Amino acid sequence: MAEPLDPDMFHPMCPSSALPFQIGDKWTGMIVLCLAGGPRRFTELRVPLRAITPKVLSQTLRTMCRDGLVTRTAYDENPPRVEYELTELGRSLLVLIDAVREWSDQYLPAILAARESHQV
Amino acid sequence: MAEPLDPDMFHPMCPSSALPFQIGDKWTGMIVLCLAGGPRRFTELRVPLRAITPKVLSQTLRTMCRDGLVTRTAYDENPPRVEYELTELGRSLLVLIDAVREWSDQYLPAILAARESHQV
DNA sequence: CAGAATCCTCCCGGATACTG
DNA sequence: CAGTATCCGGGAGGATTCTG
Repeated sequence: MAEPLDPDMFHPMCPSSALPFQIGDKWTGMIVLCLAGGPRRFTELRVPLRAITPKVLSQTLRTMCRDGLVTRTAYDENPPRVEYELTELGRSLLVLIDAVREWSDQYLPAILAARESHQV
Repeated sequence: MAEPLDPDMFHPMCPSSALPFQIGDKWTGMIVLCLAGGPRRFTELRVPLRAITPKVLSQTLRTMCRDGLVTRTAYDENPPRVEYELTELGRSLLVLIDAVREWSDQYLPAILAARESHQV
């Protein structure tokens, strides 16, 4: 799992914010997707998640640890290296994320259209 | 669809708030479930949704209207009668809600256990 | 009955700066 | 590199009161 994450894996113009679904907090779903291919380091995650600040990333990861969605492994090296990896529980979210994706392929356009054609 | 909604259909002790999923805003998912059996009136919805204030309920319903999830029908009677009903789009959410429920049957206990056994 | 009008509070998430 | 420490603003949502 050495290939770097695509910096553009989350397109800023993606209307996913219109989705009537949310996975955990604001960033949790994207982090799960980032970790889908294997363990990643803190800074690796910051690449596709451009807008996230270190505070919020570490915060979110800690919550995910607490809930048993990811594990944190710190290697005693210099410079320090820490890896985050999905647990079995965390991986189980991927199925649901896929379901949401399928739903959005089918219906998200309808939501956007409804908003468009809505008389204020 | 005349049977009244079960006032306890949402148990206050249900740990669903620990779920890493949310359907729309805080109340959207529950409203969808309330409307699953057919159209309902404003006050009918307030029964199972005890804690919701009229402002927030009407706000949420308006958003759901705007997004094409529900329709609002006002009958010109006295006293006034208004009915909310799921659209086809809204009904499509039920599938996903079911998926989330299945997931939570399987995995929610694991999240709760992880939280329990977490060293602060 | 079905809301609208106000006011208010909490807290999530961001900005910025610093450190072992 | 992998975070922590502060400070801060906005917006969701609740409390309360009033109305066609």
